[in-house]
Amino acid sequence: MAANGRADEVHVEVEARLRHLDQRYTRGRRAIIDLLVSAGRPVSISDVAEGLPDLPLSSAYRHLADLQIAGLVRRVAANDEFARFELAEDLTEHHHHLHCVSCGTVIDFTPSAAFERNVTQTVDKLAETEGFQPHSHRLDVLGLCANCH
Amino acid sequence: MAANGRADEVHVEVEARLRHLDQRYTRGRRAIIDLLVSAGRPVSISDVAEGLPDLPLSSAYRHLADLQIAGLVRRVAANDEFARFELAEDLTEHHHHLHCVSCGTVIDFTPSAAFERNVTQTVDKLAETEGFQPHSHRLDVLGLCANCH
DNA sequence: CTACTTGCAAATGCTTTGCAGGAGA
DNA sequence: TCTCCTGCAAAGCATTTGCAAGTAG
Repeated sequence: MAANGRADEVHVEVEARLRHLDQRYTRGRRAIIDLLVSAGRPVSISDVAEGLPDLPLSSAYRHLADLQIAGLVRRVAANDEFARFELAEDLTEHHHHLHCVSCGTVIDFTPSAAFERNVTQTVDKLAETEGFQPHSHRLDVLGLCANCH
Repeated sequence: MAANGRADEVHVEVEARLRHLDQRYTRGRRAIIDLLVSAGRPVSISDVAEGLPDLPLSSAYRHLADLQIAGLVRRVAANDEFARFELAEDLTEHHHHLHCVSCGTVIDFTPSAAFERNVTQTVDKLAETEGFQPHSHRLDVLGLCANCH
């Protein structure tokens, strides 16, 4: 199954990057990464608690913080006030999010390259007129997911 | 100055909408709305505390919550974990945000109508293929503001 | 062995709420 | 004068951290 292949590649990359920071790729960290890979969308802390019931919450928070610092995980601002996390785009691909305003679920989606080009161009141009130096962008679509309508 | 004219219109609208919910447009609520109008960009709770030092924080939170329920104020998910608030788009116009990753400031910007049309079309189409019913979208640009580079 | 990790429990800090007094209409 | 609003202090709750024991290399 493709997901396993993907997970393996990710593990290799994560381990290398942690090593570079004199950090170890331990069981707990690996479990978090596995969860993020298999979820394929941003997960909340309660998703982690549910998926990894033996991992103490404090460790989950610490792992996620460490992985963020290492640039391997990204915090996603959802519409509710709960933190969500996903693999950094280096480990996946550029994508955006659909946020269900009813149940809070966040789903990944990847628009066409042409659309992305248009967004990037517009962003670069507009941002320059504001004296703003853009690094990246994110597009969130709010609405109701398939389960909620 | 245009801002005063705007503020007046906004006050009238806010008062009417609160009335409709049997709520009063009191000094504290008015102060919050004034702050949001004059800021012209999303403000954090600490911005409120700074701008309205005599307003107790609990009242600020309560006013913002009430105004949100009334559909007059919108909570903005920033990149940091601090809640920010802005006037709802009914009271302003559709726009997006530039987020400074260095100082956290959020700046409004309005892209061209053509661009918006493209975004809306793409969002509608893509979202449908996911069984997702889109209501609205937001585009955040991350980077460095003029003060931070 | 030495440095990084982890668990637990306690602490932190933003946000919310109960309640009694205050104010708008 | 009835209902909504406000302040204060206390509570809630997601998240963080100190510290001592565990473990990778």
